[in-house]
Amino acid sequence: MTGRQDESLNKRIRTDISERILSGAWPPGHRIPFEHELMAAYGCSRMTVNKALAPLAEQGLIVRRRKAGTFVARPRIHSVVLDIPDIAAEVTARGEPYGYELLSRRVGRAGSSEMAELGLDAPVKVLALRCLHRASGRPFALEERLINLDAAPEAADVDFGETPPGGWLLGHVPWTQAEHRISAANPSRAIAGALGIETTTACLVLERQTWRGADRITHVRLFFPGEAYDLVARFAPRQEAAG
Amino acid sequence: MTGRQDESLNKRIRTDISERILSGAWPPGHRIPFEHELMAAYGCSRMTVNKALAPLAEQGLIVRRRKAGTFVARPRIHSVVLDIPDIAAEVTARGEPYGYELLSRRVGRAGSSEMAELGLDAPVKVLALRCLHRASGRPFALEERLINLDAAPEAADVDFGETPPGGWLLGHVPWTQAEHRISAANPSRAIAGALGIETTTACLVLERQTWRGADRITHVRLFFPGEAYDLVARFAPRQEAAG
DNA sequence: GAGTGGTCTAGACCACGTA
DNA sequence: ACGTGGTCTAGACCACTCA
Repeated sequence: MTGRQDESLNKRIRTDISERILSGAWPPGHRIPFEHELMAAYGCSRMTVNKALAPLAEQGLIVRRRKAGTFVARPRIHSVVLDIPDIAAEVTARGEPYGYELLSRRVGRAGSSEMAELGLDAPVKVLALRCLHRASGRPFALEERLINLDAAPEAADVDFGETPPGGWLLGHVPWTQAEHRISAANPSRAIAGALGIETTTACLVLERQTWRGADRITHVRLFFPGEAYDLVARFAPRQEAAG
Repeated sequence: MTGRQDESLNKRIRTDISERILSGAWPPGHRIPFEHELMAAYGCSRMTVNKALAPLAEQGLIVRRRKAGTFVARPRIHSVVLDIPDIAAEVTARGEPYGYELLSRRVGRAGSSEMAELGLDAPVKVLALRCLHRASGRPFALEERLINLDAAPEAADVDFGETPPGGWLLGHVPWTQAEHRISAANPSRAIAGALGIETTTACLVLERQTWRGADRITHVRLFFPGEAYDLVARFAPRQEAAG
């Protein structure tokens, strides 16, 4: 079924099986060969078969029941994996020249709306940036970013005139957790002006809040004008936890 | 560090390590104990340690290099897991009464734009539905759905006047693959009318294409008005495939 | 060369669910 | 009672890579 040689055996068993499931050859509910049958088929030990099947069960692609056997899971739409690329990488991947421009920069105590965005109780020192990302010269995304300088003081010394803050932060400030929020909104007058669109043009809004432990590091809100941008999600087989 | 007893040992090792990484105790770049050190620490065989570490490496949470050792990966934002709930469940989860209404229903050969949406070459018989989902009586989402009747002929006999097609399809037509596309758009005049909004109001648009094997089953496009709806994604540690 | 991870074996015992 | 998966052991050989 496959001609791969450079792959480990347990991975080959795994891909063989998941290919059969994803292609529909083995429909939901179909019984997968027993471990001892796979041992014989691939001429390997039971441990190797198990190392192939365990991750599939954890993914939720298959369901294993003692005595009964192993079955193709019944997929449900619950969650998908969404790729959220780095803007510069995304633009260059499209074959367009990437451009970056810092529109404004301000250091100060967080105002009440900024405190709300960073989820803070007490006003802390923040760096507030507004930047424009371009593709082939045309505005591609507007970025509004807050950086908590109590959590990431090094950021105060960086000139973000040429370096997009997202890339710098990823490289310099470790983070442990993030949350994304995706919505649609009409841009404010200022944002519309920067993007060269009307306030009636729908924008995709991507918000991201990033933590290191309990500290909020940064909050970013990206406006993508109109239908110029899509987020594409591939199918994720994860469902309920498998027994 | 943990008191779990009912968990398998390899899983306990795994969660111990990922907890230390996610909590920040082991920062990116930190060297994780060698396999033989973990064997000694947990009093187990190397295979068990390996079974704990291999999935972490596959996730991209750690990076393993021969001779050098195992290290905490430098996280990059690349992909997140997005929950895309069933609309009826989502509305009721918010504590609002859910309402459903079928606006139009048509059976026929696919037109050229419908063929493009379903990704078809030849015109097939399709069922085209337009439905409105309500929360507390107010329009919550407009659904435009195409069902390929060649692939799912049972759908032709269903009265979708009371049953939302999404739920029916999930329960009756197995699928193997799906793709989502998320964008923002201004609604057409017809859609704006059905949702009771202006054509200038930004909408979040969620498109989903579903396959069974090579057959396209259904295409759905959901319009959520304005900022009434968010998609929230939790952090997913998956990054590049680890060598 | 020496130490690391990558992979595999041929057993073993146990838990569980069906019969 | 029996057959399945769940887990683990104590080795083994290899490939890679750093010193």
